[in-house]
Amino acid sequence: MLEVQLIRSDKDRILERLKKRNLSADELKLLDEVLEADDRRRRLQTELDEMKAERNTLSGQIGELFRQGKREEAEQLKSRVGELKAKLSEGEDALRKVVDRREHLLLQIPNVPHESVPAGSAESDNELYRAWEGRLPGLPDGALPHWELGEKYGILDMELGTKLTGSGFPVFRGMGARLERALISFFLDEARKAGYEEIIPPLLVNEDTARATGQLPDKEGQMYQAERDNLYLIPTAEVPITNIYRNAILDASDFPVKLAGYTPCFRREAGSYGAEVRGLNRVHQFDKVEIVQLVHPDHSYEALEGMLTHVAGLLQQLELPYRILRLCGGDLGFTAALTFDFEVYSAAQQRWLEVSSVSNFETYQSNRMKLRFRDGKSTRLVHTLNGSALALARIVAALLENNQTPDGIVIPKAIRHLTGFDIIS
RNA sequence: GGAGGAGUGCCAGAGUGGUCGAAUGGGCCGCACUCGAAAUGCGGUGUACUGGCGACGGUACCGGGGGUUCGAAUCCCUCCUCCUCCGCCA
Repeated sequence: MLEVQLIRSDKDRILERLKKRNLSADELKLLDEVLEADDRRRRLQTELDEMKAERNTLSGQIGELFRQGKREEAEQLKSRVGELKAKLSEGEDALRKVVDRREHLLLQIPNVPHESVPAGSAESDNELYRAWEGRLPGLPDGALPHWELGEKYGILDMELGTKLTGSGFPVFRGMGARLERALISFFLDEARKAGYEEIIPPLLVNEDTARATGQLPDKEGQMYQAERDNLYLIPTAEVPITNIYRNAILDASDFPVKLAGYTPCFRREAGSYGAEVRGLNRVHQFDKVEIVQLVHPDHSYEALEGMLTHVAGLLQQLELPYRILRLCGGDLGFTAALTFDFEVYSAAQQRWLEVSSVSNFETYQSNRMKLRFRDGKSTRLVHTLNGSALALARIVAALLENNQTPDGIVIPKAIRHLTGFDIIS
């Protein structure tokens, strides 16, 4: 959620930046509507506060009069307070309405893109931030896509998942399951080495939690809901992990807070069918290690750089060809100010697969979350960041495809100590 | 799931209708004493919204929400959480 003070003080710049998101004229008008609602809110607030102050004074006097036994005078004052109360409850209704309206409007405004975000409306407008310098792996004729490799080696069974649950729920077996587990361990080990505290959070979250990181109301349709208990299955560990610090005031000395967590992620994503989403390309459940940082606003872009370096290091160790994109305004998530996507080349499909998204949310999440830090005598909102490090499903897809040989699938050296085998055959 | 008890500031803990944003103790910060430290003494120590250039004010918050009352931390309703006992259980 944008900070209203910023809209008030810096509207033109915000407007300019929001245009990169290709917002409609109506959407851009939201800024003015928010300011209008906020002005009204403040006026009402002041009026109400004054009435309440008067009521409080009168009530004090009434008490005093009763103590002195001056009943009649007290009764007179009571009737005055009675009038006041009628006006007060009217005003309170009005205030509630305008507060709700302000909130409602604010929730519809996406984060302000960072100055470096390119304008654009689609994926094709994303900026190639770091291209892959090396040669892309070519595969011999007869190379298989990962879903066929999975079947061939008995390590990944999509149909079984369909039987057990529905389409898009992969089942890993044998060496496939062990590979999955090894990758999770590898990513967690690397995160720890990079100074992240490991977290195992709940996989179900309540409404407040889902709202604070922006899944509600923006992406309600993306989450599976346990309706009976009003809980949501997490679409990413970002949700519970960032919310650890919801409604908190950090000390400046706490910075940077670095957290990492492995969780399965659940996404409804009413997807299409076809080659684009076959196998592990897009699934309803996948494993992911997420890294989260809470930092001082002055250092959030350094932190973002650091996260990019971390993710790049993982991909290098796995010997996967990757490139980094800077998302354009149109592709940028609702809550992010700047996002870099990592894509890995999947040789048999001959396409790039998104395996990580690293974002700085600046104060957008912390404002919703009331996550602040002590800055001298006052408090300020923290900057929050997160990134996948990494999302497993597509990494496995790329590993299977890129590393296939006539003898089997070769495991990257960096994780052999964790898999316990060098090749899947 | 059943029965009972409890939720107050950074922590412990008092407060059962008015003068309570809240005693007291601890912690923390500042000052004094000291060569320095400990001990001691004195002072300070919440958040949000809001008015004001500022000095300084106002309002709200004692688990969440609602109600009674001129007035609620205190009474009522409801939800949540925790504790104890019973049941069930990996």
